[in-house]
Amino acid sequence: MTKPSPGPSSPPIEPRDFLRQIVVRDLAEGRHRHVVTRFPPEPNGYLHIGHAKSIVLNFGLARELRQAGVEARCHLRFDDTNPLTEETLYVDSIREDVRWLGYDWGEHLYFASDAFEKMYEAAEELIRKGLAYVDSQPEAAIREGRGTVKTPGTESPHRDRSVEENLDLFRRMRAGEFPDGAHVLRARIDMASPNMLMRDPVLYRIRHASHHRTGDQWCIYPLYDFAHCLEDAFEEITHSFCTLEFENNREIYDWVVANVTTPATPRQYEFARLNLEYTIMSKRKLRFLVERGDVDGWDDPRMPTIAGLRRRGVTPAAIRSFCEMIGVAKADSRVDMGKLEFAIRDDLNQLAPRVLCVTDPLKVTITNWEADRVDWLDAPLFPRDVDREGSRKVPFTRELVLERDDFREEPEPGFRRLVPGGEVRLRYGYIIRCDEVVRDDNGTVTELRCSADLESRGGSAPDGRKVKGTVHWVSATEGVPCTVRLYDRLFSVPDPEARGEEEGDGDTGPDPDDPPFRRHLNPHSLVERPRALVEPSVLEDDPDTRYQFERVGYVWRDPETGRGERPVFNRIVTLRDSWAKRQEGAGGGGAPPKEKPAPRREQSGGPGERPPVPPEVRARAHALVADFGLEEVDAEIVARDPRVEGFYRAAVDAFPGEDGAGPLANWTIHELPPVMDDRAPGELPFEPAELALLVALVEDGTVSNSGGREVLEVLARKGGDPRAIVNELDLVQVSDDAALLPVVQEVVRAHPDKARAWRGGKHGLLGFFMGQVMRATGGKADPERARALLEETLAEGGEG
RNA sequence: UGGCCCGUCGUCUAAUGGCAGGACACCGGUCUUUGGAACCGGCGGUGGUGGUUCGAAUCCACCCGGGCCAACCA
Repeated sequence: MTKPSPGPSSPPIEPRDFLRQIVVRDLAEGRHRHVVTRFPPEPNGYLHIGHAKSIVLNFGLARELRQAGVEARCHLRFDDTNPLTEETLYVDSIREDVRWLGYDWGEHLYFASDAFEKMYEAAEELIRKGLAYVDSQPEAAIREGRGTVKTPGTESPHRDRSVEENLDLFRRMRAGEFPDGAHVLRARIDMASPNMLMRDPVLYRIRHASHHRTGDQWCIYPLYDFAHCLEDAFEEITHSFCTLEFENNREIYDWVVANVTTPATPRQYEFARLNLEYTIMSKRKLRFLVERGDVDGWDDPRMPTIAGLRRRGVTPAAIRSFCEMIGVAKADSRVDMGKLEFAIRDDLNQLAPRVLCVTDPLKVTITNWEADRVDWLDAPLFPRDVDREGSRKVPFTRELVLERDDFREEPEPGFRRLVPGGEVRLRYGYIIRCDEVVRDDNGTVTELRCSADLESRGGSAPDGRKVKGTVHWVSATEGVPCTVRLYDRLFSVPDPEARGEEEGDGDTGPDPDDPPFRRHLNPHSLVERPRALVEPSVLEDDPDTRYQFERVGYVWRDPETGRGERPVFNRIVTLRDSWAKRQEGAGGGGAPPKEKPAPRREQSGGPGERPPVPPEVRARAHALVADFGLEEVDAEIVARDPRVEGFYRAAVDAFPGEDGAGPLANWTIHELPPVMDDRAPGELPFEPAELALLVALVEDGTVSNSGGREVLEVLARKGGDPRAIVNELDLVQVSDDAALLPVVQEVVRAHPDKARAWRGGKHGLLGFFMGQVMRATGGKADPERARALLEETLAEGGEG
């Protein structure tokens, strides 16, 4: 299959999120010719669906790029720098999960621990550069010295040890001469940094512990902020994607990469981690549920782990499609469980054969059917709208079972299943009528005695009468006994980790063995139906087959306990059920109610109290107000930086016209910053006089505002004479109606449907027309005139 | 009296100074031997106040709301 070759300007992949946009831009600008991403789990627990988001992003992006002909790959790297928490067990499960999700790292499997020697060398390099030192304070002193978020830290007494002493100490740390905690290696950065992570972060600690891969080879281990960026750099990762909570770590990431000799300088970008309603996404808390026994292991089908989802029967395709559906962005969010369910159903609908299973049986005797007669009915495996072939035989006998819930003695309005004296169709079978209800001593219904319309074999009545309801059924004598496990959400509230009023941060309470989120565990998350009956045809199938039990949901046989003599089915997901929803709305208590979104608070708006402005800024601002009549807010912005203020004052002095103070203030505040690129005004390739001249050209109408902005961009890039740039770029504004009108008329004529819509009240379209006019005139049209003419022309069109 | 980040339909997410669009959910309809699926239609949003601009979800200022940061965890 060859795909149409994209034009020279079209991106290789759809830039459908901000990370893909960054990659596309880097490729387009030649910053990278190939792309390398990575998925870097710590092997201290099982992967969950939040990790799946990251996997689909990193591996999926690399795959997309390759398919577009761009060299790209994604590494699987185990971030195993903490020997105390990590185990080989977890690395195996992680490899399995990533493979199962459909991704392949080829030869690019890495372990941070394989790079320990290189990291050690990097540490010595920092020491030699005077950028790292051995600190011998106890842990508590180091913590205290770091200060708080509001107060600066204090420098360690060991901060100024000589390079030789540091090297010696560090080498002896490695050699095992010291006990745990005796020394650490720290970066020498800035104890007063507003970013806590830059206050001389610890790079290495002593841990006399056996590592799952390196054994006892090392007794010092690097910490995340030192190790992770180096791993990325050693592997020559180009784009390092991580979650939002690492935003503050980016500064130290860049610092390490900048100060250590590395083969590459990867960049870190952060995106929002996945939160899902009615579950938790923290490895630590999930482990707690496992250890506590609230669930049946990491792969309990209620767990949001990949292993749990897999055991439940969810397909990798469904998870991938879900991840693509939710996108990638920087806003914290919590995804509706309905979205995952949709992805699962959407996938299973196409591949799951339909069969019949009664989970909560109610005995039905067909009184006009002979006791030993078996009618093998033909039943298709897929509905008409699924494009797949196949059928099987289902046995119809005198004794059947129906779902207890499909019978009502006192039906609510709208109920269209079986009622006393009423008819219902047995799917692919016969139409039956309920003649008699049999009860036990407690009054519980134990049996229905029904008569079948023998002419309705297959389900349609020969007289053409309408039977509203169709229910599933199984032969009581030929059906196969089995268990069906009905799974529901693990927690009964959308955000189990949310802070409660009296309970701190949601995971520490008065009793550490019983954290608050446990209170929200849904007691009905697993309902077992041990007396279910399924049609015999399933015994013939591959045990991996995923079915739809009609009207019950999608299921498959539990891979751990359900593949033996007696089948055990896990319900993967229910069917969409508009009837249940209606009942719920009508007041029938069912699923836990959704939390109402909190009403948005009325906000006070207005300029309000301004934050304290440093007195010297205030003084300069006042002077600007006095000298030029600026608005106070504007004056304060200009006065914030004395260099900007100086630039501004000089420009006002140089302004060729009457009064440039106001316009120049606007340009200084609104147009200058975007083109400054972190440069100070003095570092710009143009002088205040050039800005003044430019603004004068805008003020006298020679160029439009947007034309002026274009000129400013050139000025900021390479300087020059504004007037010459205007001529060079051919930006002289066209204000002459006689010249503009034909263009305007042509644009309106070219879009009659849009013109009609505009007259119909869709006035947002004026922006569209303006854009067209601007394009047609190369951006030279006087926008004010163009707009006026456009409005006239559009309005006239309505009369003619 | 800290720093960084983020606010778009109920939810998730596009629009990168020019038509506020998609998906899920929801509501209607068509069809139906699954109260399923599919198809058609509908509802519904730029946190607030000012400012810049011909034009602001987008740029600027302030306010409001949310998240992250003080492990020798990652």
